Amino acid sequence: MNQHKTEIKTELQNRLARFEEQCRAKGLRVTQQRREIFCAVAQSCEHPSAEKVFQAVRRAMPNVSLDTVYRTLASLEEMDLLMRVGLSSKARFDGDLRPHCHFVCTRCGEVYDIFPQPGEGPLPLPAGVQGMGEVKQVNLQLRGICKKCQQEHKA
Amino acid sequence: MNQHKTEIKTELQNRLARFEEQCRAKGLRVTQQRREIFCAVAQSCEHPSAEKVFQAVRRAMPNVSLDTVYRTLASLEEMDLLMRVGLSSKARFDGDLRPHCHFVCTRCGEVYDIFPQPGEGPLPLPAGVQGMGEVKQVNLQLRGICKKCQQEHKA
DNA sequence: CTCTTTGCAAATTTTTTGCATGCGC
DNA sequence: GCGCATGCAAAAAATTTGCAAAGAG
Repeated sequence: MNQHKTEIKTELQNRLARFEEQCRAKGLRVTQQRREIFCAVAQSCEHPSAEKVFQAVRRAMPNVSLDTVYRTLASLEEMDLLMRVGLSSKARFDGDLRPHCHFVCTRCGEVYDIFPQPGEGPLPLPAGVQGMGEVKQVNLQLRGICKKCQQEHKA
Repeated sequence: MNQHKTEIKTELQNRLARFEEQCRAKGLRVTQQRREIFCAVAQSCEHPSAEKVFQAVRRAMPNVSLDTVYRTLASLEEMDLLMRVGLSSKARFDGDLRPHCHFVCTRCGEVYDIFPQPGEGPLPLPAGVQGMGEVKQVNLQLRGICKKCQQEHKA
C-alpha cells in the first residue's frame, strides 16, 4: 500500500481536476465542502466510513454537517469519483455458498447471481493477496445497470 | 438462475444437515427459529435483507422477532452457513478508482487494498455476465482473517 | 441576482442490547 | 432442571429529509 502513497499524491491533482470537470459537466457547483469531502476520501488509504470522513473534514472545516457528508458522498459516487466498498446501507444475505459472482444494479439495487458456465474454472486470485492473511471467501461483485433498468430508461 | 432451482432444492437437504451439524459443533441449539431463518435464506434466490427474511419467516412463524432474525443471521454467517453480500452495516468509501481488490478482515473489519503486481493483467470477468447489463465497475472482495488478527489470536 | 447547496434539526431506517420467560438438551 | 435462545421493548447507530439561510455562478 505504501509504495502507492507517492503515486496517489501526484495523482491527487488529476483527481481534483477530474472532480471539478465532472461537477461542471453535471451542473453541480464546486463548493468548498464538496472539494474537502472529495479530498478526504481521495487522500485516505483506509476506506473511511461516512462518520470518519465527517471527522476528517471537520478538522479543516469545523461546521460541516454530517448530512452534507452523506449527500456529497452519494453524489460523488454517482459521478464515479469514488466507489462504495460493499453495498449500500442495507445488509443482504446469500445462502448459496457455491462459488458464484454478483451483478449489482446500481439503479434498482437488485442483486443477480452469476454462476460459472459449464467448463469455466474458478476465478484466479490476485497475486498480491499472498501474505495478507487467510482467505476464506471470495466474492466478485460487478456493478452496473441491469437489462431491465436499461430498457426502462430507453422507454 | 432458474436452471439452478432444482439443484438448490435437492441441495437443501444437504444444507440443512450441514446446518445442524455446524450448530452442534459450535454448541448452539437447533431451534425452530434458527432452522426457519436458515431455510428462508437458503431457499431464496433474491439475496434478502434482514427485513425480508423477517417477513418470510413470519409467514411460517408469526411471532419471531426481528432481533432474533438479526442475531441468527449473524451467527449463521459466523458458522459459514451463509454469506453477506457487500459489507457489514456501515458503508465505506474508496477514492482510488484504479483497478484493485479488497481484502476484508472479518475479525477486525479492516479493509486492505490489493493492487495488481507488476505485469499482472486485469482480472477476467465471468462469462455469465454477458447479457445481464452494462458493467461499470468491478470489485473483487476477499474475506478472511488478516495477518494482524492471526497473530493476536495466537498470542 | 438566482438557484443550488448547506446546516440544523428532526424523522426514518437499520441494527444492537438488557432482561424476564421459554424451550432444547 | 440448567442454561442458552427468544421475544419484547427500548436504545443506539446509520442514513435520509424538510426548510430557511448562505454562497457559487
